[in-house]
Amino acid sequence: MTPESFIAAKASEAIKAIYGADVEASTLQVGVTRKEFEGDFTLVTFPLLRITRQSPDATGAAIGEWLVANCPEINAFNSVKGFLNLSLSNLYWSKVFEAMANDADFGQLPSTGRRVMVEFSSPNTNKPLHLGHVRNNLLGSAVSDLLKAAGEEVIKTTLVNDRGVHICKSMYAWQKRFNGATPESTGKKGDHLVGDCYVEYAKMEKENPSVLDDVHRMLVDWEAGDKEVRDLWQRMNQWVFDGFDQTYKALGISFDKTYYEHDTYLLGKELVQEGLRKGVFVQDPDGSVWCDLTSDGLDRKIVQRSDGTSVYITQDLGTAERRFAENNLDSHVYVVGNEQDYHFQVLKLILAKLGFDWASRIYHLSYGMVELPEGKMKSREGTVVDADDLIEKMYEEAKATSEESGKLAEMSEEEKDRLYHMIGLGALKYFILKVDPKKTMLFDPKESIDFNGNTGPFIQYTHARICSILRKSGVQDGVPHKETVAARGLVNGGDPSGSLGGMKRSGSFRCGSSVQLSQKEIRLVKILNSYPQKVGEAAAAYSPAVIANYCYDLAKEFNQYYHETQILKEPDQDVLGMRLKLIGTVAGVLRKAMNILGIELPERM
RNA sequence: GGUUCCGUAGCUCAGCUGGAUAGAGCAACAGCCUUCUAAGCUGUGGGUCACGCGUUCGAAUCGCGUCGGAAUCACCA
Repeated sequence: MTPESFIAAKASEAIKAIYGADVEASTLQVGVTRKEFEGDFTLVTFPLLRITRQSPDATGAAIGEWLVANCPEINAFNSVKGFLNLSLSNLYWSKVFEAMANDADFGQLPSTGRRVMVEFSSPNTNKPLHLGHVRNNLLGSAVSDLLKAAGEEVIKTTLVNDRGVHICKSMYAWQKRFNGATPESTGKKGDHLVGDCYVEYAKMEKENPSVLDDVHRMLVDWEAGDKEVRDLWQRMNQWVFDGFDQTYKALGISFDKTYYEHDTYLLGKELVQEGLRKGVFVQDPDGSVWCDLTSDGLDRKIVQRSDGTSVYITQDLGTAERRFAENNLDSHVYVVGNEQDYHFQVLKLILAKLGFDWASRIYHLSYGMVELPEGKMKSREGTVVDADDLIEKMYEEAKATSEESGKLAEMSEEEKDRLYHMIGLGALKYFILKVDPKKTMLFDPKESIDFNGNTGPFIQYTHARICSILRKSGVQDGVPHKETVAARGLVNGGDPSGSLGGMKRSGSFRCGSSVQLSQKEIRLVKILNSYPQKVGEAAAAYSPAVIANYCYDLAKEFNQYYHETQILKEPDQDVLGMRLKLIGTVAGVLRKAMNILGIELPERM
């Protein structure tokens, strides 16, 4: 039960007792008290005036008095202009703190029993990944982990667009102009080499438009299964896959299931027939098949060409049907840019018309473009921000900043390398994920991604700082949370409280009765305690940005606490124990939350 | 032209299921390291929440309209 719902329930009782009226607790408005007022939570009394028939202040005073008299958890109140501010007791917060600090699964919401597939990345195999793909990949991966934290069973998937005219274009240019060049012979990453072919093809077509006919012939040969064409296709695709794997690995992205378009591009043809039988589709005299969506405010949409071949959406119809059936899905999330809003609107509509009840449980996570100061990225103008370059640049940036700070003297080269990667990637991921997915976001290549302020490194730094204090407190094993500790092979997986070695030496920790929390500590407990709610909110909105901003709020609050409290100087062992447990919990929640974003937190930096 | 999304400080972004005096970061300026990591903390300046009308006790938040920006409306994917 959240503090808000607790207060609402008590306030409901108060209203019943004082005014004899029944007010559903869930209809009461309880919010966090603004920091310029005294109190923890605020009940808005305006909506109650019709029942109480008193002024806002009198209403607030009456309810406040009743609550303080009848609820030991509520300490004090003040009523200001229709806002009843209530203070919860230290005992209440101590109990809340104790409960979450001892809960190893804190922040993991109970299972919903639902299975959801998340499709993201879905690259073309004719050019390397760029910043736009990076946003897609990071969002897809983070949303998957977010949904897991919210209790869903998640299957991460991607649909590789590995066939079609665009692929043939790269193949054609390679045959004509690359003299048998390979990633090995050129030392070039495979996806970049193939990308070069694609660029070269554009030039060729400009010089001589008739090359397009050759490319079309190549596509026909491919469809006919011509051995030579298929071999080349396979070979060049493999180069690209190897390149992608490297980039995915650097980004920390993985999939549970990979679909290839050459396997799925014929799917949906039966659905076209079925649609015709059901009268959902109509056939024009030239043989093309259409779905008339004009009565839904959209246009007519073609689902099969006059030559009998299928179009983009046909395959998506078939793939969706297959996926729901094969995986017994409850829902399906597609992480695809907002330029395809119309496509998904049409897709859902057609599936609904075909009678699939799951059509309404398809969710298009439509994210905004990443733009440069001068507008969209354009490959023709060479303004595309390459993913590999960017990752490399972030690494270098992290390295330079770390070396400047000079705090890593005793670290091995290998550890440093891992750390720079962690920080560089943390900065990049946070930069992208902290922005509301649906918004267009701006990236300025001239100004590198910041490491100060509301950034990934800021949160990583906060975590390293906490770890440093815990180390100095006598906690030998570093961080008192089993997942990280065990993952690093530092201890043999003992229970989380057991790894709090220092805690035992500093006396048994009893929250509540003996230890008084300071105002700052209560603020930290409040923010920590709201974490599960944030996970729920973020998942409902499919927005990792909610988690990112939560992490920032928590880290900032901790840093303020850190600066005004000498944690280790505390002589009272009970208070010291409480503080260590508190900051350990902060570190643990930061870790869980940032892991949802795919960001790791170092113990030193 | 139709549809959808967006417009908050100089810049990048929070806040949007209606609540009190709209918040951060960057940039600028002024402070804080013999004390647990200064990638930090504190302070100053900076706003017609694009504009108008409406709903409401109360609107950055909801509705309608206007202006500005983006995407999309292919027998491309």
